[in-house]
Amino acid sequence: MSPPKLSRREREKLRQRGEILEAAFELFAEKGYHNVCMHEIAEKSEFAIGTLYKFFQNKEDLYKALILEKRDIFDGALRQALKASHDEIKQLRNYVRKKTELFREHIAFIRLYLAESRGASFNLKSDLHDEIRRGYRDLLASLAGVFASGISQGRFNPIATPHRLALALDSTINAFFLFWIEDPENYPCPDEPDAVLDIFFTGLLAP
Amino acid sequence: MSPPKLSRREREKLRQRGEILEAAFELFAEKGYHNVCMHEIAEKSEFAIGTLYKFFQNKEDLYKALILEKRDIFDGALRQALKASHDEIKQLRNYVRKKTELFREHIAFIRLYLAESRGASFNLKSDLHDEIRRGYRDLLASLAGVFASGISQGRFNPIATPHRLALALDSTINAFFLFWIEDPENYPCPDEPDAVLDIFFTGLLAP
DNA sequence: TCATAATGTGACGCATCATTCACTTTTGTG
DNA sequence: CACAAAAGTGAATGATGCGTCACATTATGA
Repeated sequence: MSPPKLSRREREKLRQRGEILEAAFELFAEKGYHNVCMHEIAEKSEFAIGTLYKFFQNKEDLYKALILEKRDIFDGALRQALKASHDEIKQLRNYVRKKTELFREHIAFIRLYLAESRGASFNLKSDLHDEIRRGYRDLLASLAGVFASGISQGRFNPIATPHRLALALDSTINAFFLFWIEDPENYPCPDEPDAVLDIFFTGLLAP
Repeated sequence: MSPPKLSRREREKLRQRGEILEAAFELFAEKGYHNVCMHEIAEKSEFAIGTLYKFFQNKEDLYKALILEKRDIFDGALRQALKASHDEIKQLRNYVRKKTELFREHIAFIRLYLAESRGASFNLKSDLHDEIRRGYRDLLASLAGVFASGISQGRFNPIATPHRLALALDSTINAFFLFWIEDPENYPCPDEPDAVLDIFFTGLLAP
């Protein structure tokens, strides 16, 4: 998109910013927003507290940047997965497969992100929660598009609105993975996309 | 269960305790654990701060009592719904209907409860999160029992393990209602149990 | 080499808030 | 009524932690 016309100094600052975010991420992921203080982030990132405030207006700002920047990457990957085919069933498989991959490789972030996006999040008074919800709705709308297309083409039975189908699928995936994350022994990871998708493809009562 | 052999005084104390919990609940539901101070709870419940500590060891204890006692009531209602029939399909309908009713009538608590049970909750260091998860697993196991029974009787197709079916259904209900709570205009409340259940009964690809 | 700017520092000020406890008020009883 | 026990009170305490700013260090370039 934007040409990386950055001076050495600017690149250096960006790198430092990333290091702060990474250190902060590890702490937040382990203990949650309210149980991490700026002193700890300073310590872990090996900067002074004052320096943190050269990069971020305040603690909340730092946290927001952290969540939203990672969210954007994940979001992009999932949208990409949907675009990688024109066959609705393959689109769904790609989506589930990519989501599986992201969950497996970024457990800590997923936990933090879901804590922020599900239910009411009272961590911050800011608009982070709204921003996350907006993004999630957009993504769901893309997923709903797949169902809408499949239904209008007659490939899918119209058992619910596309939006509800998208919501049902996505929340089911999330639930499966949250259980897996919390207790992998008893709740194995559904590696194959069809482990989730079959629930929606084949009906409980279908003959 | 236990005979209510309580003196006038004891009943009075129990009532007061309930009033404190109710005042605290309204505050927590609006602002979250970390954004409510004991001073506010005292003010709203019209007791002195010191008095709160006659009823609860500390703030965390108060919060735990609040969440768990309400949770128990809801849990009981849902278990009851499952027991009200021996026909698996009716059991599922009863479950979904009762859950709809609870969501509709206790939006504020549901938000608080889901914030506590989903993803990682870092509000408290205590074992509240574990306790909630344990309870949720038990409830899911009961729901899974319905699917297990339906499958072994040949009434349901074995499209996934009973536990996964239970998880898929329950998380889908939760997701539908969370969207409804956040934006009732665009995401109407699925009043009819079959609005959710049809997704699982009828397959997308069934002939 | 030296002056100036840019960058980095962390002790401290200030606010918040959970919890305590010495005291006051109310209640129950002889 | 008198008086002891129980209930209720809220100012004071101490701990925590965000964010500031006067100063120190490093980079730049003349």
